[in-house]
Amino acid sequence: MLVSPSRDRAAERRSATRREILDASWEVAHEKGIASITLKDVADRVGMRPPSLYSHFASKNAIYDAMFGQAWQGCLDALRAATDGVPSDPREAMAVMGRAYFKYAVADQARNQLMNARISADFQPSPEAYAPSLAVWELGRVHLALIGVTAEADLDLYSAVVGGLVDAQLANDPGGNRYARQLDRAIGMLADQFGL
Amino acid sequence: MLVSPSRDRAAERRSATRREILDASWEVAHEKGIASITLKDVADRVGMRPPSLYSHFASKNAIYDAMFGQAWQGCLDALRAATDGVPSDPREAMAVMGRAYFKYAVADQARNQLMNARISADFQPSPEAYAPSLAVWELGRVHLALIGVTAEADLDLYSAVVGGLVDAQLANDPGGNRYARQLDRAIGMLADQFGL
DNA sequence: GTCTATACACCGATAGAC
DNA sequence: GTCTATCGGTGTATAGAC
Repeated sequence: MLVSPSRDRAAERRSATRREILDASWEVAHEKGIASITLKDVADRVGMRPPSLYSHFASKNAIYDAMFGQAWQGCLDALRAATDGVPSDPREAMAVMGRAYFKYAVADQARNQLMNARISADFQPSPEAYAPSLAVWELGRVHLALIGVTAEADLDLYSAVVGGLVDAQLANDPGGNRYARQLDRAIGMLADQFGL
Repeated sequence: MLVSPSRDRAAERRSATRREILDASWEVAHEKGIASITLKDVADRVGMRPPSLYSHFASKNAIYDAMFGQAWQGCLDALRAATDGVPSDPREAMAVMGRAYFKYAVADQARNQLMNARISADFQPSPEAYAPSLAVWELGRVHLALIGVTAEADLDLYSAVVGGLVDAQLANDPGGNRYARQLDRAIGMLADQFGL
């Protein structure tokens, strides 16, 4: 086939442009906050005019949607890498996952807001973008089940405590380690509570 | 003086109108979210035209500022009432304050967002509006000090855990009690950790 | 696919009559 | 103090030429 190679190049270029737009969107989000992204700012950064973005994304929310998917996929990858080797000690297994999530969440405030807070009233993630988010929760559920923690209440408490430390760190000491220092202590507390 | 009584009536009416505007703003916040308040929506609800609001508030952010002060003042009042009688048991003292804060925070999502999250990039609370927020933290610090908890790290952990349960409750089970059910357990855990 | 031009809907805020 | 009228700006999105 003669058509195929040129199709490939076109498709490559197209997805490369999409990636450029998403990268630019993340830059804007880091500078002005996730809720303050505008098509003008994104277009400026890619060297386009705002209407041209519509050749690659159907709407602004479609950009948010792709970013949402990227954020949770990155989290899933980070947790998979961290929980790769099966941990011998149950307490260490709990700590490894908690630290990995904390590190990923705290590393990027804008990303964390997109992942966990409602950014705008109308934006709702699509099922495809939402999938890696569900996968993260499933990974957590399975990982804790392996060390004998299966109660729904225990999962709720675990996630709320780690999430609380993340939010406190980002809100009250961004870039610091004031609440990061409490993470291992909190997880030890939880392990005691779970009877490990 | 003949002038004084009429001045009083005028001042009363003025502050009554201010209160009406703030009440209307809270209503809008509850319906559309704290970040989506517009002067038009507020004015409609008070039976005014948007420009007329400027006779009572210097700007939209001045309205946010007053609301911020109200929210934290209400929290301060709630905590003072809850921690009024000196508690005999240290663990119960911890629980009383945690429950009071949790209850107040969870009761109003819009209010909680205004109190703890950044609503817009340009809004910064004035020192006067910020004062009751500082008073709440001081009350917490003193209350825990009375039962022997004085370490900064302990305060950080306590506030992050309670705050984490609040956020989880509002985000994942608004109006329910899925995370509220974990509150006493979490506080018991903390009491153990603090050696009480 | 990118551009110009523009529609369309908002928003916060100000000026000035009453 | 409230009103009408309006300014000046921003935002998403579409139409149509190239």
